[in-house]
Amino acid sequence: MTNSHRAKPEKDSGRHPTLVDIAERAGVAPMTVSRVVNENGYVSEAMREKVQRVVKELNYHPNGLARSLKRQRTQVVGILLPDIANPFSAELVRGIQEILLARGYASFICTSERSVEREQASLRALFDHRADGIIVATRETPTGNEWLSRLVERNLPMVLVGREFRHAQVDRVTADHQKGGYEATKYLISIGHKRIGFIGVSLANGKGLRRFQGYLAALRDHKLPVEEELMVGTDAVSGPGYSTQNDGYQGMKRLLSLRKPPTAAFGRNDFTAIGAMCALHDTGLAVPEDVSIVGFDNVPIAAYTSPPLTTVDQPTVEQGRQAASLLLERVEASTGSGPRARYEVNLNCHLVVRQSTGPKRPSRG
Amino acid sequence: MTNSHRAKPEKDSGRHPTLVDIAERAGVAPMTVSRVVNENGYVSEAMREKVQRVVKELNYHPNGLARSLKRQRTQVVGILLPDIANPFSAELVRGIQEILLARGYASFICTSERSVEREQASLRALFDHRADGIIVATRETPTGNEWLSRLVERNLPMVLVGREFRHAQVDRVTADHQKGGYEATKYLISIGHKRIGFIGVSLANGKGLRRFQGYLAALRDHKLPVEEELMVGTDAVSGPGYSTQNDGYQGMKRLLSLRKPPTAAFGRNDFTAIGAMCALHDTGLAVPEDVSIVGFDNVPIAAYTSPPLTTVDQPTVEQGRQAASLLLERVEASTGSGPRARYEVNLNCHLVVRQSTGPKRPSRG
DNA sequence: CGCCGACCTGATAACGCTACCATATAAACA
DNA sequence: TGTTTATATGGTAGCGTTATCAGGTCGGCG
Repeated sequence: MTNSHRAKPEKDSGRHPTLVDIAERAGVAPMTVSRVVNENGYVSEAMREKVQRVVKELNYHPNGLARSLKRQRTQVVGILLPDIANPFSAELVRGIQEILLARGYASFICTSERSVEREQASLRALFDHRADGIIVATRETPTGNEWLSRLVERNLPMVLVGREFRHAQVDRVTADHQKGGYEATKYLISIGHKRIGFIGVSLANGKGLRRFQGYLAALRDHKLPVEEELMVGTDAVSGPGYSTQNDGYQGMKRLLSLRKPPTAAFGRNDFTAIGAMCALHDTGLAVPEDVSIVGFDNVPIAAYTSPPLTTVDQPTVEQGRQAASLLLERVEASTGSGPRARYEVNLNCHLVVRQSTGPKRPSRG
Repeated sequence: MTNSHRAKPEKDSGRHPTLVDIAERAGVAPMTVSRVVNENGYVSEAMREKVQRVVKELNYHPNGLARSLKRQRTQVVGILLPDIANPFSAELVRGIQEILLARGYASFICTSERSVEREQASLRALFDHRADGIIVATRETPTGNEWLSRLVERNLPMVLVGREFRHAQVDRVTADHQKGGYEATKYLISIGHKRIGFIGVSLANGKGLRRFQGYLAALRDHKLPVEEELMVGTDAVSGPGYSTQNDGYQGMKRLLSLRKPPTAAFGRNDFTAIGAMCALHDTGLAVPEDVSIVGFDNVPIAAYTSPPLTTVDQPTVEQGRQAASLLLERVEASTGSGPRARYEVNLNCHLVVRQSTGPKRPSRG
């Protein structure tokens, strides 16, 4: 009476063994196996060993899907980044993961590639797979914000990094770009510059860029004129991620073509600044003797450009740590009490003076 | 007789609505809702509309965990990267996602941060959450390979990028670094260089680095001596991700301190090359008049260094596309026939000549 | 001796979804 | 009329876990 046309395979290798497989093989109840695997509840020493041997033998790993479905949490945190090439992203992730790993959470990274559709798709994927929370570091867009609202209403714990979005249930971590921009500009002024360009933004679309606001504030505070022709930048929001050497190159060229070019220029970020230096070299001008250049972010190569770049350092890893900590607070609070207070963390930037800045060469006027 | 102390809430906002919630509210069976949501099976127009209205109303999204558990696939592909800062990683991901998105797969990225433990943790996370397949682009390690083997034995479809690991069930995509290294070196020789350094590796530990092997082969083919003192590099495998400007800087300094320094140097990657150029500028030497420099990878900034860097371009996005396509083939074949043939894709690199290379300035000997 | 509490194990019922089978109606064909 | 086919809906049974309860044994204590 061998009624099983598909006999129990001796070694069903390839098919994932389940709790039940282990239980049968060890001659115990599934529940007991569960207790051994999760190390909770009472299990006698003998039983524990017996089960553990079988677990090893079949190389059993619990099915995370089933576990998460039952437990109603995945121990997974989603990270949404604008792109990946960015050194900023890398350091942020390093900080985030430092905390998450220590607390037993895995993290899945998604990118938006600066596309609204991709951002949506990523949020969807993270939400649908029931990430316990998400850290969002993409740049602000109206539709993006709308999506975030919906997720928050679904009680998805969320922390934002460097991005504006006011919501009672969403924490925010950022660096004080405004102050950083202010300090850098103040420094340029202090060493004698009076015409200072800004590359990578324009008066029109720069409202949201805090480092640019800092630049403007410094000009005003020091009674320098805010001249629109000194602020250059393609308005194209698209482009290849961390925008960009080419922006910097073109922008500098434009500044140099002015009737009265600036003696110093502030790049929206280090890559812009590097592009600007390249344009200067191409034109036969020296940095900093002819034009001083300042960047922002202090990416690793900034110390190795020719000349090494003066820039504003932001504590990126620390932003990651803080974001992760706040998120886990929210995640772990969400099983329990009511709404938690909203946190807003604003870390300090500081100027790193290298050799791309100096007083204007006196001559040639 | 209100026996429900926790009455059915009118608007259970915050709690995720389920299929059953929708079904009840719409007055139909859960199965029907499922059919509407997944757009399969027969559903009358009237019913479809009724259900869809409720779906919108409650803002229903299927629980991916439950769905995946039942369907036995997640529509998620894992991507394991060595680190994130790397422009290579960024472009690879771009290529991968281009394919995956079009085929309805989401992708979750994990990083190893060059740590074996983190690599394991990431693989575990992806496996436990039952990714349908993974693309692995981390560098080879013995323990890493062992882990990969185990996953392959569990029938997890896998494709490797630029990494050595022979297994009948694992495809591999790479660029021909060997040939790229060969071409670049040949070019340096063709413009008159006879002493060419290599920065970022040593004869001892360079066995696995194909671009370095290409360099060696070119030297031999052109009857140039292979001098160990010309190959410099810290053996430290650790370090901050894409290694590194500092390696390049230190390496070049070392080469310059030789009794007879090279007239050209090949950087293991563009960042190494950039570091080397920085060292030359610091020393008051000109590129390429005193020393020519070649990099590898053609990262975006390579076109904007001073001078712009001659380097070897590898088709990174295309590697991503190919890897994703091969992986999906495997994933979709795994529901069905037996083992599939193994593919190995080896794409061409090509030399990009910019201004960091040229004949040695005749003088000064 | 009876009862309590600590210890140990197992059965049962979900978690939210969908594959599969069963049923039902209506139209289409012989 | 009976049989098939396309259309339309519902019921049932899991996917692989774990929370919860229910039942054991055993020693200790009144």
